[in-house]
Amino acid sequence: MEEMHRTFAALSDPTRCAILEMLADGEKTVMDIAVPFAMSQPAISRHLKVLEDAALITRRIDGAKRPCALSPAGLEQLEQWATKLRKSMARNYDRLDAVLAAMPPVEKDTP
Amino acid sequence: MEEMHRTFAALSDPTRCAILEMLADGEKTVMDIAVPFAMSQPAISRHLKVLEDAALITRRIDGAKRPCALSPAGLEQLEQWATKLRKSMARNYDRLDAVLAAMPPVEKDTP
DNA sequence: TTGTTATATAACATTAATGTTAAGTAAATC
DNA sequence: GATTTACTTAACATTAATGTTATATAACAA
Repeated sequence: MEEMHRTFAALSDPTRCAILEMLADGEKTVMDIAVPFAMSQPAISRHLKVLEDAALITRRIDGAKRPCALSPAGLEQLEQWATKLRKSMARNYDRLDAVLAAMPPVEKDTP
Repeated sequence: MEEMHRTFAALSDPTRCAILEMLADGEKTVMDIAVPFAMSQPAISRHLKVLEDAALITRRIDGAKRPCALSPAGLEQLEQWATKLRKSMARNYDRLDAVLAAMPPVEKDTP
């Protein structure tokens, strides 16, 4: 979990987040992806490269086309990282509850 | 899920990721956090502000100290976003499987 | 009250990210 | 085989992020 920030960096751009959400519908070519954005196609190509490097999408070759699809790798890593931290947090609350429960009733009950 | 990239931007820096992982152990003051990093205290203060704005940490006031702790809000949002995409992806595979299963056996079985 | 500790804010330099256009390659179509 | 389509790569300008030091504020300790 030491390189997590690379994955997050890939997701830190609104265009790239939107691309991933488009791909939730299934595979799309570079042009399919580019059209809805007010941005040149080379710009989209570079966003796709960033997403691919972060293992968030995969690209296959189909003639002159390069269809893109979501990749499980990056997404699972992301989910696990968030889950891990959220659970640590919960454990801390439990520990705090235990400490409070162990305190003398006077401290605990007086309003 | 339209502002997700703000959360990701907050996590796109290695120092900020490391800070969150430190906070998994529980609440820490600004100085507690700053010491292990080869970086000035003002730099850490600004990282903390970014994390707070993204609802990834909370800060309370304790005299001159400002203890920081993980906040569930951002982390849950993160987890849910990743889960949503991963599930869409799985649904797409299922749909593809259905299409393949509906194909004539000749296409499916011939090696 | 005076000094010290804990933190925030401001001003600034450096670096990296994002977009643009122009040019390059390789497959598809006429 | 010439043109068009699909995409990548390169060169460049602009903007934003990150760090630094200096300075401000507020609580604490002597």
